[in-house]
Amino acid sequence: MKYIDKLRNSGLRPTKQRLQICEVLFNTERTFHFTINELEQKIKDKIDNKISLATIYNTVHAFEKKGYLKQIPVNSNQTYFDTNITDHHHFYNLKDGKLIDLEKSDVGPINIKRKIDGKKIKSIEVLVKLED
Amino acid sequence: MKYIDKLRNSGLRPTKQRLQICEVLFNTERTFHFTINELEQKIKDKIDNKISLATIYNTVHAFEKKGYLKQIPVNSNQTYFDTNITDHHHFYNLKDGKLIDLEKSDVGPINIKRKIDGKKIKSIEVLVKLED
DNA sequence: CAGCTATTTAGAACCATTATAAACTGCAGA
DNA sequence: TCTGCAGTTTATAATGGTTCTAAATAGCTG
Ligand SMILES: [Mn+2]
Ligand SMILES: [Mn+2]
Ligand SMILES: [Zn+2]
Ligand SMILES: [Zn+2]
Repeated sequence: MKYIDKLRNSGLRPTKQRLQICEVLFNTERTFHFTINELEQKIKDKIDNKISLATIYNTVHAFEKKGYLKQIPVNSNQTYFDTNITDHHHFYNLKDGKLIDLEKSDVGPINIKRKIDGKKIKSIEVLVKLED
Repeated sequence: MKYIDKLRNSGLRPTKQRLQICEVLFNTERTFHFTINELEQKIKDKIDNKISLATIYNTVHAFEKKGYLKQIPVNSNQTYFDTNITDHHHFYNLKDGKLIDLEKSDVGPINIKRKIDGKKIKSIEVLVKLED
């Protein structure tokens, strides 16, 4: 029930697979960051049937396009996603490749003084790399 | 001459290939951003002999490790590098995948209020995505 | 229920990057 | 200058995350 309307309202059919992925992604206490591999594992742990990797990719991209997920710019061979879609920034722990949210209040206002003709700012993302 | 000492002082042998790559990367009016593919093309255009792709990768990684190049965090299937190793930020033009430098003076000071125990901040990078 | 389209799926393909291992080369010491 | 060796280059293969393909399946509308 919970996610059926969300999906329908987005023009996405509420399939069994998408609903299960919604459970894993959104029915949580806290938001979290993930790679596709990590999500695949999480799905295996939480549900009994199998969801193909292609469907996981399809669904993540569909959700991203609808704004239910964000991609985070990091230097990694894997793509990082975020279920926290509010405006916020990140610590990136180089040691283990984990991301930590910096809430908006953790970072002073970002003031971009330069403008590019004919272009609009779509997002401003700060990545703070951490080492020991 | 110009780059022989730079390399030797870094513990890198000044080979013909490395010196030629230095010319392409550093003997320029302006700094620039590049992917490995773009660099490979630039090298082909500027020198007569062939440098293998493996050597280009090896050299770029060696130079990055020595701090002569920086990697820029973007969401792309290719890795972006920067010959501008000063502290600065970037516009990322989503339309064509090109980066534009934001000089330090173009961005107000970034104030990270939160600390992580036992971790030091290695870098702070701002990516401003641009759309039409 | 029928028909249509969206979705799922296994597997192949893609492609940037890294690994391999043999040939080559810069250089320190003789 | 010659020798020997570690460092480097190279062609090529392997890796691995991601995307593509096309056939099977499942929602949805009438
Ligand atoms: Mn994507
Ligand atoms: Mn690298
Ligand atoms: Zn986050
Ligand atoms: Zn730059």
